[in-house]
Amino acid sequence: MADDSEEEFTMEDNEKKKKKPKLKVKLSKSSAKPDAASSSSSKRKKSGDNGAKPAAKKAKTNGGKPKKGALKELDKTERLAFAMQSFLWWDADEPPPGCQWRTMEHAGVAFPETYEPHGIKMKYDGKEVDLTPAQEEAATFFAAMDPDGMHLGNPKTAKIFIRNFFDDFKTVLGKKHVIKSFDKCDFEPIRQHLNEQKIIRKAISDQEKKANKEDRNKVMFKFGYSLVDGHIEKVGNYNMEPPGAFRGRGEHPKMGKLKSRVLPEQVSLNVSQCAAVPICPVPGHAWKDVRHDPRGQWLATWKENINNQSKYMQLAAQSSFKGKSDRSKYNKAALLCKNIDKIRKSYKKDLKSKDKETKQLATATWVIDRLALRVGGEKDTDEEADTVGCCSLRVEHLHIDPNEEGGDNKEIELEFLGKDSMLFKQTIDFGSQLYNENSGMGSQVYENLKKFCKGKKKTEEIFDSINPTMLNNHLKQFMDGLSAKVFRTYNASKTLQEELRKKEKLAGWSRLSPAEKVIEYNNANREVAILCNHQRSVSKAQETQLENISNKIDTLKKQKKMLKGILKFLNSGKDNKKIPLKKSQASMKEDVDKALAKAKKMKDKASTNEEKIAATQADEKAKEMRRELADFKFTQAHLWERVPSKDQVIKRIETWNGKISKMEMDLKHKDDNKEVSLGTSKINYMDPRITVAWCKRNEVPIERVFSKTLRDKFNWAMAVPPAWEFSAEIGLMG
DNA sequence: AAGTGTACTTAGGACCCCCGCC
DNA sequence: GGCGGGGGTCCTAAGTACACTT
Repeated sequence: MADDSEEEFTMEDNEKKKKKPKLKVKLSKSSAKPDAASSSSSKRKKSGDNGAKPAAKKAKTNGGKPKKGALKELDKTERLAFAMQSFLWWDADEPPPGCQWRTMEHAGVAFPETYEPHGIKMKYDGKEVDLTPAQEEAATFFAAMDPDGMHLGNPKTAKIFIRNFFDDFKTVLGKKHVIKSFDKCDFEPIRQHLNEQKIIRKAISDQEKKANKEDRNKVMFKFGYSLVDGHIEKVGNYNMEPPGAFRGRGEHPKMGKLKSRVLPEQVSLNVSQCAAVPICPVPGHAWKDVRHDPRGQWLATWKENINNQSKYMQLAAQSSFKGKSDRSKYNKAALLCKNIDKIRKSYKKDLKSKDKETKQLATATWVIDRLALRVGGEKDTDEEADTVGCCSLRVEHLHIDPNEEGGDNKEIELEFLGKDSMLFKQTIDFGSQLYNENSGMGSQVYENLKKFCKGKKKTEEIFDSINPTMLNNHLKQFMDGLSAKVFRTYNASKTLQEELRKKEKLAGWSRLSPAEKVIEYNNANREVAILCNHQRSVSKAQETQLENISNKIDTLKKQKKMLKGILKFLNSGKDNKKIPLKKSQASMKEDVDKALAKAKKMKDKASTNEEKIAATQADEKAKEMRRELADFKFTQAHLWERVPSKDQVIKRIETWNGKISKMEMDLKHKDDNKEVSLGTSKINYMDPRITVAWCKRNEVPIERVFSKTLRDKFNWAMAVPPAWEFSAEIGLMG
């Protein structure tokens, strides 16, 4: 398998060689990486296929005949991608100590278009109001908010949002404006206009779609690439954030405030001294300043007006800067393998310390190590949402003996909002084997936590004698560069590796198909996600989808019951006329087909906005009809058009059993996963080399577990041998 | 030792597009 | 061949870390 694709890749490669000999050299270098080729080559094959069609078409329009089997021309993006792939930073020279680069060149930041007024008037007290473009823009920001979304859909946050928005809106309106009270504002006309625009955008032709993409590509080619030490690198966020209503998460005290448009005058650039200063893309404007700081990886920086915080334009995740940082992060975490024993030994001893500070440091370290909490820096709740981590936990976040079991119960429920206001709610049984085996000291931690809470008000901090800086300084005694966050990386990676190893030892493992192995990989990934409390909220669409599945299961069960009844009936030899038969769906189907055809015709003909909207609406209606038809079909799927034989019924009951169990599995799977987000740990916490090695050992193509983006981000990890381990030795490599 | 600012990593939600299924 | 769901990407908010100041 690996050989096949390798050969194909090489052939393709040779063809290119004719045109670009340079490319060949560098590419073959990358494919010389042991085994990485098996994955990356098939990936290239795939993306090559994808690119085939448009490129072939292009050849046609150019007048050249597309030869059968001829290799397609690479487009600009692909050529650049090859150029970037050919640079293997891990084999290249390091920049001088303390520097991240020698030379850096880029085009600066792309700015959003200036505001184009739509002229739709909002109403105040039932009457239309005239607004200046700036005022209209602000009103439109509010109108763009989903009334049922996470900001306005929740009464508590809606109140904050509206107050903040209206304060800022009033400032934009000026003192003498008629608009005085939010309650009399009606943004509905603008909201409707925006919805219409959305519909129109949905109805665009393929040609327009292509043109839009080309426009976006133009910006990307200009701003999306940077030249660092002579190598092309991708820029991450080259589009300046557009103005809007600030969408802070949770109960952010500033949500709804107007986030203002950033002008070039607020933007500092970082380029090398010798590089050309990027031309400011906004006519009549100029950059704030141009710096030459090789110690930083940022390309541009500016301040946002909500919290006066710095924002940066940086290279993309697949760049050498990010790759280097990432690798050293994982190496540091691996180095913790070597030091973890002495650290644990030390904090276990200190848990019993008489000194309060020592005791708190030890307890906090235990919590960070075992419960994978973040360190929890101090926050100003007037400026930011009230969220906490380990050091900022308050007495009110612990519920001792939550189930009131009394006795020697050592359960504590931790309930608090963490980063992004995600709820952490777990009952920890500090007396359990899990936290006490191998002298885990769970019981001691329980006593300590209780003691730290004693005599304090609910709103007081549990760890009142320490802070993140002290904790991190304490950790540095054990290992250079160690800080609290390393524990999350370490424990995530360690957990993944152990879970995967456990599964590989299971009887019959090697006989599993790649698909089955991937399921097990995802199960291991899920363990990590749960450890790190990576959640996602369940959308309404998902909720209804789950309901639909469960309703379908109910229907199937009823149908099965009916089938059994039919069988009984057939066995009894009674009057067959009583057996229910399938009702005709012909007329219904005809209606649906007609409606669909009509909608399509409308869509093809539509030239004005009104026609486009009407077409989209007709299309949606037709689809709704089709769904109804499908539902109706489903309710009758178990029946026949004429009286069935016993065998037919028996067979169908079997089929239905299969359907029911498959759907129940599906539902369970979806339900188990609906609140867990696997991506975050994959992107940020689990050492990719564990995954790459696992894939190689188990003959699972890497693209089954890493998307293209992830493979690019982790290009530095692709060459590890199958037996690679996340261990202390790796950490020693620096 | 606390406060402040800078620079980076980590995070979930919105939106988009593609692929498997009918 | 068309569609819907789900994965992938984009967006930018929200953390951590640490140097430096007071």
